[in-house]
Amino acid sequence: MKIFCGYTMEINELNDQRARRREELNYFESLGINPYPYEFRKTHSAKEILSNFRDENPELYSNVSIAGRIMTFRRMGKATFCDIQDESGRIQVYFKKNDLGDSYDLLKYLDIGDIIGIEGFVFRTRMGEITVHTQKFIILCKSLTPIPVPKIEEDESGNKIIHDQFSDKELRYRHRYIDLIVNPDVRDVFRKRAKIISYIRNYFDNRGWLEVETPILQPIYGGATARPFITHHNALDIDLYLRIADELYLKRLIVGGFEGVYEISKNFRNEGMDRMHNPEFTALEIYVAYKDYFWVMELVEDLLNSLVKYLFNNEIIVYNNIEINFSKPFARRKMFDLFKEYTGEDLKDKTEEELLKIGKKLGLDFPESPSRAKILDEIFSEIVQPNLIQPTFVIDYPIEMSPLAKKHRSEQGLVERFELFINGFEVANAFSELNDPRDQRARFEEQAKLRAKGDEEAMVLDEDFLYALEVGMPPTGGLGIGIDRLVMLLTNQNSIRDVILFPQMKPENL
RNA sequence: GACCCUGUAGCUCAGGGGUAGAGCACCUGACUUUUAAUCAGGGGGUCGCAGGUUCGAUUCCUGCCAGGGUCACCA
Repeated sequence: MKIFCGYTMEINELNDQRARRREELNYFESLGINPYPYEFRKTHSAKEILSNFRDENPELYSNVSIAGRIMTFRRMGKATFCDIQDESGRIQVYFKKNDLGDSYDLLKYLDIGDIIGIEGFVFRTRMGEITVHTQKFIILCKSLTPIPVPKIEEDESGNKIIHDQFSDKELRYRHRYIDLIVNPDVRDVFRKRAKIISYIRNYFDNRGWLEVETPILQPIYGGATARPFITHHNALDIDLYLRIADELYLKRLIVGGFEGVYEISKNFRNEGMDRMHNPEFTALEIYVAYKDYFWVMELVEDLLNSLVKYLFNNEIIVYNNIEINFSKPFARRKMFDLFKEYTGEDLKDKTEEELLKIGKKLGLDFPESPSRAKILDEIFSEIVQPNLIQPTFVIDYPIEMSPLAKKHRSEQGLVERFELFINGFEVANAFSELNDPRDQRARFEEQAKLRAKGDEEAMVLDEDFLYALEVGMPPTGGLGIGIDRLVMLLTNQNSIRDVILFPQMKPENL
């Protein structure tokens, strides 16, 4: 038993800071103070005050109200400083016993992490810091559990040194809200992510293309080669798949007469997780009628070039200490030319057997009886891809690797497809879309053979999609962009988990 | 799925077969312009979990769980 500011309470030896905060909360309630009130009228953000306050006319800031989370305390007896953090940043707040009277004593029962509202006037301290002098304050939310408290020091040149940074990745991902509170850089990444997505959306809308929503729950999954998540619809008593791509539905809309449709949405793939893969990820797909892949290349070039200029005021960005230049035009390289350059071999007319031999000579491992597509893919991603640092369109893929792309207009055995590589990873994938229903059926049948051979990722034949193609789809250019990877690139992040707010984690208690 | 590394206080970390350590955070006291505030004192731990070896395990061994990384798989 202990006397606590005239209010008697039990403090159990076994309890920790959380118990103490609950007692503080009870104390507030015993005084008739609601620690969880309903609203607060803010007049300014921290940033507005810090960037607009002028010493010449402080009267413009003689009556401000701000609100935010208490991040630091510097208590000095009858005066207290603390830093309040709102969405815009941090600002110092000053409390003085003379001005606040009895309510000053309530400060004792506030903690780092509590959210408070402040009314007062702005001034500059002796040390030169713009500060809100509190005339009235109100608790807006009592925080019942302590959060990490990194200390931020500024050296002479204004660089921030962070002590005791909240850095445990597991805790940061599991409790992203804490990560967001205490690591300002994390907030910036997700602000930038939102900017990127809204820029792309505006770019498309301004060209008159229609944003649509297609099914996430699909009876037949298609549009990519990947293993799906399976779920069950009880009323229909059928299995449904979470989509692995939007492609086949968006093409149906081109058949329906829309001439430009796009979707920015989550796809789901039931595969491994690593720094480049999360089971749910955000993809952009767009299809525009009467266009081919050359046109799409120019679209991608212009979209990314203008996006980078919008974000950085520059065409050159730095990722992982490497300069990446987004000025137009991007390099365009035929896939088999790249093979020749990096393997010294012309792989174009080689048989499966010859390719396998070359691949093994290059030191690569292959699964049991790989298809021609798999071998080429392996050689490409291991030998060629890591070299593609500057934005590079790789064009004209072998037909076996691309069952939804249209046959090349002049080259036997190839399709009109490109992928854009930046910093060694794929950012975009596009085709002149296959719209000949006879050819599409033949390609699906090829996929079915692979599936029969045990390739779980081979595509499934979609009769309704073929029916749509029979109705007739105009020539169409299509494009997919992995938004998460693009965001990684543009925010200089190394792991997809750092650009997804709540990345997939194993449950803690298994 | 394989291998490597990690798991100790709310956070960041040190330690090491014999009563568990630091800084910050927290509590008490001093301090009315401080800013990594300062000064004095104090509390706080299932050392990831389970088993084994041992007189004794947080430390050594085995298994498991979680995370990070590399690879495999994969756009």
